[in-house]
Amino acid sequence: MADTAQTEADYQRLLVASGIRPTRQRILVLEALAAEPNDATAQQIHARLRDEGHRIGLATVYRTLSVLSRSAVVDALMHRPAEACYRLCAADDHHHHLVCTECHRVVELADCELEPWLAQLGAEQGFRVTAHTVEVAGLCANCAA
Amino acid sequence: MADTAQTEADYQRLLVASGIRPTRQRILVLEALAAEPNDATAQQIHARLRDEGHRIGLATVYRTLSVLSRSAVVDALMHRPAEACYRLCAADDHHHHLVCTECHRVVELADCELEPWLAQLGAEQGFRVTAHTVEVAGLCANCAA
DNA sequence: ATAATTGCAAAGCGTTTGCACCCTG
DNA sequence: CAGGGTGCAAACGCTTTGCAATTAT
Repeated sequence: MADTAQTEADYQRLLVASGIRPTRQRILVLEALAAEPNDATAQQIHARLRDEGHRIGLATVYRTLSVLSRSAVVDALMHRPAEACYRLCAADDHHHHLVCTECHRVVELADCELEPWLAQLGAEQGFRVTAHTVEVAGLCANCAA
Repeated sequence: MADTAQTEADYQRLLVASGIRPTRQRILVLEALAAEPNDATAQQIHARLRDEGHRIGLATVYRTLSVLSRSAVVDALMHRPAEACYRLCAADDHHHHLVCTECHRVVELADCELEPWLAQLGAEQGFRVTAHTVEVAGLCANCAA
């Protein structure tokens, strides 16, 4: 909400800072993602950009999201089976998401404190824990009504 | 490991107890799942059964796994994108899994203690939390070598 | 200039579905 | 006998890829 509107130049800097070539299409995808209050699928982003009159291919959107998520510029949520959702998160550090099962509203949860616990749990099993995902689903205030 | 070998009759009882019709094919799927030390995809189960000489359709395996997971007879893991893995778990209560990224070995983690924490976290955001998934990935002792 | 990026269409992959047949209860 | 279960093949939806044209540094 306190998200100040970013300019095209801001996104360009963001990409460069992440070691990604700042092309017109990638910036378009970032802008579309920023315009999305919650998360969005590749197809939704593509449709949105097309509707706005931009000429961009679906494959480019997929490739861009792939690059962006590999560089952790965007988060990939997997609360839906067989479909990846992407989100340009406000928080920079590791965190998780709370998703409404009705309206798909997404809330970013404060930074994750599970790491030490999971590391120890893993160690007990002889594992070196390298990653974890947490997805919390529920009903938001609006939808509970 | 302490898993005593179940007989066909045991699986039949398990299905009936879960309100599922105990057909030959469903029992086959359960047996295949039990023979799998870790988790398995629908296609892997189908291949295994076919290799063992059973006549069973891929669609039946999918339908069966869908029914079984809806009734919580088997757990569906989603640590892999765009592909569901199933597992006949030893533990009956709610728990999570630790998966080796190399060999896909699966360890069931002791019962989950996150519920109260997540419920409160959700409440702070006006959410009524209804579900959560946790997937922990790491390197098992064998693969770390 | 050189190497990466893009669009389009086609292929790929896991999963679901329509339908006729078969079996269970 | 009635209703669900099953096999097969076709359909589906999301994602990836081959390739020629375009664009970025």
